[in-house]
Amino acid sequence: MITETEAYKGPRDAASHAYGGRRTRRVEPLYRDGGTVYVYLVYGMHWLLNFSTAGEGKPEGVLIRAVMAESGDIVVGPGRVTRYLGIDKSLDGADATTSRVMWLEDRGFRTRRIMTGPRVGVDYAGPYWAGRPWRFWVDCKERTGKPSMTWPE
DNA sequence: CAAGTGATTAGC
DNA sequence: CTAATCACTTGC
Repeated sequence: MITETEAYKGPRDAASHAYGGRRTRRVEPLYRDGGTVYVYLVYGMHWLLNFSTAGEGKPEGVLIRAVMAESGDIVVGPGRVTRYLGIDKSLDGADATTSRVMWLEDRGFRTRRIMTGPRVGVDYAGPYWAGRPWRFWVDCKERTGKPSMTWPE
């Protein structure tokens, strides 16, 4: 279960790889229709998982920053998430709406509230964009008991 | 083609 | 606080 995300909101967003309409080979998946997987390498060692969220030609997306593991433990940090899920460049550009390898499911979880705060590691974007509260997470400690998750075969 | 940099993490 | 580490981008 995805427990923390960050939103990257189009060409005007100075923290986005697509800032200024930048459309290089790397960010191309972000420009594709909603549900396209965008995986890229940061700091020479971490793959980061994103999904495009807007229409064809609109570079908006969501970075997956934390997930709940099968064990119920929370895997915190985008680099740790991909390591845990075994995600790398090979998934870049995949269509999560049709792929048999990568997809999203609504498991019907409900949460009391969604916390928000500034995005991480985007100071280079300047105070305004770095200050947008576009990081979202659920406080899993509020959960009552373990989630009853069953995993697809 | 060379050089700078980063949507992070681990370790001191 | 800083090293690790390299794809991607930009500049010459």
